[in-house]
Amino acid sequence: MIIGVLVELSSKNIDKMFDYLVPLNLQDNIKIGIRVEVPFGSQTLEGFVLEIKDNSSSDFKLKEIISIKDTDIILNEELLELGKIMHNNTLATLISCYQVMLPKALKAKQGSIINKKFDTYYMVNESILSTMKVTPKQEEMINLCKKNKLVKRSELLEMSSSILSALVKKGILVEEKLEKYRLSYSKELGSKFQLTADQENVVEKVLENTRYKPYLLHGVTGSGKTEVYMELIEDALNKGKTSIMLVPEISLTPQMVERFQKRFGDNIAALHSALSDGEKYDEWRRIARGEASIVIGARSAIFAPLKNIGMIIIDEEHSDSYKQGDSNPRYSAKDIAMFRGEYHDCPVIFGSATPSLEVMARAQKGVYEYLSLPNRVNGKKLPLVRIIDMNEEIKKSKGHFSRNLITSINDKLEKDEQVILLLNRRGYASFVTCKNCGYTFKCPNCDISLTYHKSSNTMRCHYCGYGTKVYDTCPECHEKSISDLGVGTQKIEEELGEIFPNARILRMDFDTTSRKGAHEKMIKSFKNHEYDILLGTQIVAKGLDFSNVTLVGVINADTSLNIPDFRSSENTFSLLSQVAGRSGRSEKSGEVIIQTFNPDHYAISYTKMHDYMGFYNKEMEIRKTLKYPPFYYLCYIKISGKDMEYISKEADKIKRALVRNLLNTNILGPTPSTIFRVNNIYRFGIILKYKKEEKLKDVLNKILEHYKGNNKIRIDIDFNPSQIY
DNA sequence: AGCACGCCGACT
DNA sequence: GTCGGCGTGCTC
Repeated sequence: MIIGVLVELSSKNIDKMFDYLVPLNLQDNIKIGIRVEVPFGSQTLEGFVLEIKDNSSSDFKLKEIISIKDTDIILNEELLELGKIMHNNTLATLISCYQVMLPKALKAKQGSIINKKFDTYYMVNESILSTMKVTPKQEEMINLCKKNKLVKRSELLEMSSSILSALVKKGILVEEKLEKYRLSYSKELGSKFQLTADQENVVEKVLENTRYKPYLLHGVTGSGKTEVYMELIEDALNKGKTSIMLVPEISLTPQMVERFQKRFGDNIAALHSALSDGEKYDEWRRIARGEASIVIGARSAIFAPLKNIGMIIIDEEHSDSYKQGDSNPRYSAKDIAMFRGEYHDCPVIFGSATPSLEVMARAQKGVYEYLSLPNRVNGKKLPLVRIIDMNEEIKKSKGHFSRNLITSINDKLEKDEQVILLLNRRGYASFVTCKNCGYTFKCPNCDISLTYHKSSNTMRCHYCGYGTKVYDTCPECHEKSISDLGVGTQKIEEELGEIFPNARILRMDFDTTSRKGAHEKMIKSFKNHEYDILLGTQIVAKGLDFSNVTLVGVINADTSLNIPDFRSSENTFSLLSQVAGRSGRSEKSGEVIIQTFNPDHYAISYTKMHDYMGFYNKEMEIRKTLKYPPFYYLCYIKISGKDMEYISKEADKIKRALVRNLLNTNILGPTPSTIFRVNNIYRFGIILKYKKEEKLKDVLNKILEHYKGNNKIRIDIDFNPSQIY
């Protein structure tokens, strides 16, 4: 028996099949799609079995495989085929396409052990609790355990290891080893809602024919898209089929996951980014064994090993998180969704309040069927949006707060209603500068200003992680006039505290939510009205549903407009529309105040009018003129390396080769990337714009081929990039 | 990715 | 004469 093995290393040179002999005693357990351990040159590697055959076409003296790593198939037929298509479409190595589908524990990797990971949990031993004396600190931990029934060891260790061990010693906390996911969800009665006529219509249209077909579900904020999703998934479930629902970032949508769990109970597998590698492995296995029929998760959940899929839903379709752009394979989960929808012959639903131009354009052409939910379920109108021109107002405002915004916040506080404030930090960070000479601190490794972190009084580079203490003396002019410019949520929080001394303010940003579960707790406490004002960055814009929020304020609408990217208007419009949609979701009407220095910009004026189609038409004109998507396809070629001279020369050569071979393509560049140097690696970019270019992949493949094994230069190719750096 | 092979510069 | 620089090529 001979098998073709694809080994773990992601290098273009070895991204092909290598043949091995299988010793007699292992032959019974060989299957296509499992991992084996093989000798490779001087090393031992893992790889996937992709072929089983009787003889080899090569003249090599074949080696024998060392061992078999799996009993169950990891890459089934569908995933094997999907990997080949991704390899073809992204030009990434085949092995990287397979690896990206799998949880870490199942990737082919040297030295990886499939640890059945036992997590240790603790529960309170109620029977002896009353007889024991405990300290206040110990009581705190006991209460936490009581509240959550089972608490993970890691969480308690974070509180205090000494208290944990004291309580274990006393026998108050008892250890519980759980082999896997036992935190079971129970269904609740009455969690099914009565659908509105609009919702009913949409559901009926999709269920008319549940064969493969892509849909755009365009529903305004608060129109109840989630109920529609649940109804569609339930239908699939009733037919004995499975479903996938993608959400932009699952840790940001605990409310939605909760609603699904209430309705579907243990049928749900939620692929959190917060799960440990062991837990992800367990969930993957549970899905593969058919023990969960509904998978909810972020981008990579689109690869969930479900069989018999009956419904695929991509919520917040416009989110750029569905495109992996930072590493190979640079794939779009939306493309994968279409492949799987076709493979399983089931509907694929793209849902959004502000659809991406690409998806709306396809809906307009009839490539996707257009479905709409034009009204809010509460029967209310969309919130009234006021635009504040900060050009004049800034002289009269208090800090970053216009008089209008202050008045409105006061009004809501008096009525005991809640406020969400968005600090738009996209393309924006606070930096440290000298007020005397204008010197700005920059990273020594990257062409980027250092970001100020107040809590540790340090400056950090967000690209390479370089950090240093803040000096009080300027290294240029030696004056003591260093200050931090730009606005962080911390600074805004301080201002808020001064203007509204009695308001309870909750700040939510990366600093405050990085701890596991912190985000969820914050959302709960804000919902319980333990706070009056929720201040945060982009994360407050997404999917949150608070019935008592009647005012949304945007402190600075402009920063995301200034990003040098052709999608900056679209991103700004969708961010503002999304965050505006957080206001007035229940009985009380909502209000939105947007502060801006560009009150006449169309991304802002169409937000004011809640006019998606107006924005769409205007932006489409611009895209057409400038030859951008959806009228043209884009391909971004990133050329990077340490030796700037060399890279620059090679980039020119690549450009010339492209010009010679691609006659139907606009070729721009090479230009130094927006951030030219990261970690002392220089980067150039070439942008291709084309409608139809049959030779494109061949030509690009030849270029990759030419530079393979050359470690002075790195070439990354990104089709349909979500941003152009 | 490793690792060997190989072809040129400065040293015990 | 030899140690060692890293360019090139191979791994079933």
